[in-house]
Formats: sequence, C-alpha cells, structure tokens
Amino acid sequence: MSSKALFLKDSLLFEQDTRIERVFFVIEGMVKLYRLLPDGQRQITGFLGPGDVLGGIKRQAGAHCTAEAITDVRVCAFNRTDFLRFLQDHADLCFRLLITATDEIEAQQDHITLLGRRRVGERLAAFLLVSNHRWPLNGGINPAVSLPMTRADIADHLGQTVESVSRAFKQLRTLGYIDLPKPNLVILKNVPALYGLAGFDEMPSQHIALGL
Amino acid sequence: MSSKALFLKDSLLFEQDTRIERVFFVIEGMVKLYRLLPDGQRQITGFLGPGDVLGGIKRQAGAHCTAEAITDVRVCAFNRTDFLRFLQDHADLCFRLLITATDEIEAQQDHITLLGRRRVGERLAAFLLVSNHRWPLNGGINPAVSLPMTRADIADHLGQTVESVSRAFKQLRTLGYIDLPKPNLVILKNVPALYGLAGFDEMPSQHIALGL
DNA sequence: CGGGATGTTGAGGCAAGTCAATCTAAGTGG
DNA sequence: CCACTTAGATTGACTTGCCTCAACATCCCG
Repeated sequence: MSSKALFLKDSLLFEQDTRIERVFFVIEGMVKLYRLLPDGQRQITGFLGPGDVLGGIKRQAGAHCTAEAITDVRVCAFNRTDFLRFLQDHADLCFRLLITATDEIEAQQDHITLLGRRRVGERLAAFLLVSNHRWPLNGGINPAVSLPMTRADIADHLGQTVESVSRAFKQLRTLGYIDLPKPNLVILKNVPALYGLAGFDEMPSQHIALGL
Repeated sequence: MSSKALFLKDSLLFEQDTRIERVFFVIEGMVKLYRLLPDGQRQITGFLGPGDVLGGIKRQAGAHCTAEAITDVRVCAFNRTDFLRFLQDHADLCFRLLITATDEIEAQQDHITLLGRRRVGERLAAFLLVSNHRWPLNGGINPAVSLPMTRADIADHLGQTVESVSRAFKQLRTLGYIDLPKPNLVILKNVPALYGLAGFDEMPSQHIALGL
C-alpha cells in the first residue's frame, strides 16, 4: 500500500502540468513548491518539511505546480487513486485531512496578506519567525533558523528580488535583530523586535502544511 | 438543523478574532473576506458569491478574518458544532468538502502568484477574467462583469492603492480591451488580449470557493 | 439642490527593481 | 595542498513603477 522513497537534492517529486499519481508524506528534508509563469518568472508558494503532506489530493490529477527537493528528502508515498478511494471510506481520516486543508488555507491567507500589504523588511522578518516556528533549531532555546534554500528561493517566495532580500538581511543585522554566521544560518537575537516588524500580534498556530 | 438568513449590505457575517458559531452557504449576493492588520491596513483575501461556502469549518472556532456583505446577501446557515459532528459521520460529504478545500488552496496559490509576480495592469486583467469566469453576466455572450465592490476593495484585494487601480482601469480602456459605461460595470471587449496581459495560458477550472 | 461617499486625475517622491561588479565558499582536478 | 572554476551572496549606482498627497469630478440619496 505505501512505500518509502528518497529524493535527492534538486530532484522533482512532481512537475507542473504533468499527472501526479502519488501522495507524499515528508519524513525528512525540505521541499519547495513553485509555479512557473509563461514569462519565466517563478513564485514559490511554500516550503514543506517533516510531517507535511503533498501531492495529488485533489479532483484533477494534473499538477498545478512543481515540487522540488531542496535537500535530500525521505518520503512515504501512496498511490493517488488508492489513497483517494481509502479516504472516501474513512470519514475520520478524511475529516482530519479537511482540517489540515483549512489550516493550510489560513496559512495561505497570511501569506497573501504578507505579499499584498508588507514591505521587504517586514516580509523577511515574518518569514524568519514562521520558519523558526515550524522548524525550530536548538529546541527553541537561543532561537536559530537553518535556511537550506537559496536567497533566490526566498526572494521568489516573498515576491522580491535576490538583491532586495540580501539588503533586507543586512538591515536586520544592522539593527541587531539577527546574526548571520553563515548565509544559511540565522540567529534570532531579538525575537520581540522581529514580531513588531513583521506585524504579528501572535504566531499562527502550529499546523501540518498541505502542498498540491 | 439549517436556517435561512438575510444579511444587509455592509453588515458582518462574522468578525476577525471572535468565535464563529455558524457555517454559511451563500445563496445570493456577494461577500468580501478580509484581514485587518495592526497598522490599519487591510487585505481582502477573496470575494464569495452564490454557491460558495464560508464560516467555521476549521479546528478553532476563532475567526481569522472578517466576512462583510457587499450587497444584500441571502445565506443558508448551519450551527458549526452540529455541522462538524455531521461531517465526521458522513465520509461522502466530508470528501466533497475536502475537494472544495483543495480547489480553494489552488485558487489561493494563483492569487499568491498574482501578488508576488505581477504588476498592476496584469493584476487587474486577471481579476476581471476571474470575475467574469466565476460570475458571468449575459450568460457569457458579450462578456461583461458586474463589480459590486468599491475600487478600494479591489485595491485591497490586489495589493495596490485605489489610485493605481483607477489608472489601471484607464489603461485597459485606452488599449481598447474594456469599456466602462459605469464604474461598476465592465464590458470585456478583447478577452484574448486580457488573457495575454494576465499571463493566463488557461482559465483555472470552475470551483466552489471556501472562506474561513 | 446640497453634501458625503466614491472615483479620477495630476505632480512629485521613494522603495524596490535593474544592471553590473565584486566577494565568498565549495568543489574539482593537477 | 593549491590553482581554478562555479554557484551563490553581497554591494553599489542608477532607474522606474507604484505610492503619497492633493485637487477635482461624479454619483447618489436625502
């Protein structure tokens, strides 16, 4: 029924405009989901990590976006058709997935708000806080964030250019809110200040992300 | 079990940071969903019309955003707790709602892409096409769009200012792509050109919107 | 015929984009 | 172990699309 699989860094779990025949549960590693536009631009709709679900849980089998491994990724895979058939007979699982989906909708509303109404520094602050919340390092003490994705990935997620993202990092460092010992490791030195900058009154509740 | 209700224009179906105790099915009229930020800014996450579902289908009863009637709105309302309990025992309905939710997630990914990677003119073109697709006038012949929402609403949906939206309308009219006999009635004179501008290769498939 | 809400238009400024150069770190092969 | 390559990240100079602010037009509803 289910099978384990390993996707190497930079390989595709599924690709935009092709059929998805499987449903994936991420066990380890990180995946980015993106849409490519006709003019070559890219929008990353989300990053998924351990515990998150992605793949063909939808009416049409056609993939709306591409899922690419940012690191080596271990997943548990199910056949799409089998999975959907199983779902229709098991109200409890179906209900839990529905809750997951509604959580995802709320998370996306947050991101829509971010893209529609925030400027570059605020977007990055929010991104760092959400990352720290979803994938905490050091068990939350001395909060730090590992960023396996590139600056280009972050830019395409936040709707900016690489240069703007880089300048935003510098600004946060200058303000003393963060430290950047390496480009892909961020130490959060002043979480309350980041909260204020991001415009968060509270952190969105923990949830399982759903990528389609 | 269920009851009909009428919400007058400008009244709230539910309000951000309060408990939602009902699930609504829109029968007639249009609703806007928005989030208010601490600094007073507003992001409209979506517009809902006949056939769409909104309300407390989620883990927490707390509303993430506000739902406000743009026109007089007739709805069918269910008690949230009853509805959720009913769902857990009926896999078929639960499954259909899950499909609705995944459709909504894809629609939101489109909007995220719009906000992240499109400029004013392209955003408006896309908005008009989607509106025409979801709420066609004249049965699709001689395509026209009714816009019961204000320019400020459109601006807050597309992540721009009122002025920019107004200028974008003017530009589309100057190009001969649309006509504006009244501010809230748009005649689509050149749909293919609008498609090109919006960066659509194809229109997203028809779906029931889900507002939370 | 006012008066308030909504929409349009214009002038000027600025945040972020563009283009281009430089720096850094991680491989890779001799 | 070191030169060379390359992808990624940073920084700087310049440009621009959109925002801001302000004035004006239009529509509605009493």
